[in-house]
Amino acid sequence: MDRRIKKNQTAIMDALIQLMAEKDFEKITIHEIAECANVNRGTIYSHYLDKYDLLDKCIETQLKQLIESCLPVDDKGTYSSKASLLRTFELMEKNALFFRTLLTNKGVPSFRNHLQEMMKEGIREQIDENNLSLDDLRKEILVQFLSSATVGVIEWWFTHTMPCSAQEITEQLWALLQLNQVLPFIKQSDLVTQISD
Amino acid sequence: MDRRIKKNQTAIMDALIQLMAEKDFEKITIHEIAECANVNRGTIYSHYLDKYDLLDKCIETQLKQLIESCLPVDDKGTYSSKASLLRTFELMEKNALFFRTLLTNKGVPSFRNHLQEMMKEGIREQIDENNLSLDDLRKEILVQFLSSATVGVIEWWFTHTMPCSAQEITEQLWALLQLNQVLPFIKQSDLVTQISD
DNA sequence: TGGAATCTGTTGAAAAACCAACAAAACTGC
DNA sequence: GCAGTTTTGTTGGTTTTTCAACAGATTCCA
Repeated sequence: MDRRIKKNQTAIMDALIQLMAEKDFEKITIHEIAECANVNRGTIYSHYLDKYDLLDKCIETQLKQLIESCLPVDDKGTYSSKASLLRTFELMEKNALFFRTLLTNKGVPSFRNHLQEMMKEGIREQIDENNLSLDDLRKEILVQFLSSATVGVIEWWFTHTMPCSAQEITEQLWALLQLNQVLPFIKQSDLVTQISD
Repeated sequence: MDRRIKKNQTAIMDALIQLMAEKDFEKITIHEIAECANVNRGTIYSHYLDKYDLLDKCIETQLKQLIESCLPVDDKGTYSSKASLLRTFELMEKNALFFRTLLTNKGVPSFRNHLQEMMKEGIREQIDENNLSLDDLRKEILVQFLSSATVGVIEWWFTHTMPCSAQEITEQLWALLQLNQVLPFIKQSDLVTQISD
């Protein structure tokens, strides 16, 4: 892509994120964004229809980055999903301003859905890789269960201004996810004895 | 000036300064500067003839900024030269990377002369404001004396990685400069008695 | 020494960004 | 409710930047 476009788009998006951290989205004007990004006002209109379109594209871009940094394989060329979960948290930590703003700002409720949808996709892949079979209904319930739980933990992490490191939260969450992907395959009768150990 | 020009010029100059802090000026290529500034190589040639021209313009720009931030009057509209000296040191502190690089990098000997020339100008103004009369020869000797001393102190400040704050160095240097602008007007005979006090 | 690779400086055409100006809409404060 | 200000979204003409390609110079290293 043309260098100018990339530079200006990131400048504009960064400006929006910065301003959203300072004030309510509705109070932000295109003029402000342009000044903050050090870009002509017209340039914004050449890329986005309006404020709302910009916000959409901004969310999309951030989540796409998140996914990309999530999926890449580790050194050996093997997918290591725990590592990818850690990378996810690390990227969120790095762009904390953006994620916290969108997760807490009541003006952007759609963001939570975007995020959960992305998590669902990842979890589905996880299940397919780890397990052999699971009927569709059970699988979707599990996906819903785990994605809700995961997004909830992420929300908690941000709203409590990240009370623990990305490393720690990954360990904890990973353990919970693993547990819940193994448990459904153990017979209920066995489960009782296992837990009572 | 066109927004694009300003943005690219500062990006290019900042890139040069950053690279000079990392490696020798001669080892730096235009290609590197362009990549570091995130700018097309041709853009550099549209503003500067070559590396050396860029370095010149870079020095010039920095010193111009220095002068501008030096000269402005204080709140009341009166020139306060001690305050302007302090502002000078503060700006140098802020752009420490640049000044230290150019003062210590043996590849840029002209920078010291640039700096001293600038100081001379300031000192001449100081003398004209403070004192009534002084024949040309004596005045130029005094200017040379004080500017050399000042640049020497600045050099010392940077090469010793700023062992004291801008505030402190200003106080010390100011006291010395004042002393040397007053002394020449005291008769030698009086001087002895004054010092012996 | 000779060949490969890199760096330099320049070109022209295409794309993008700039700016100033505009009318219409929305918001302000009296 | 209404005048004054600000914001919005669009336009056209101009300037700058980008990109790709070029030949010549320089550096590297085998």
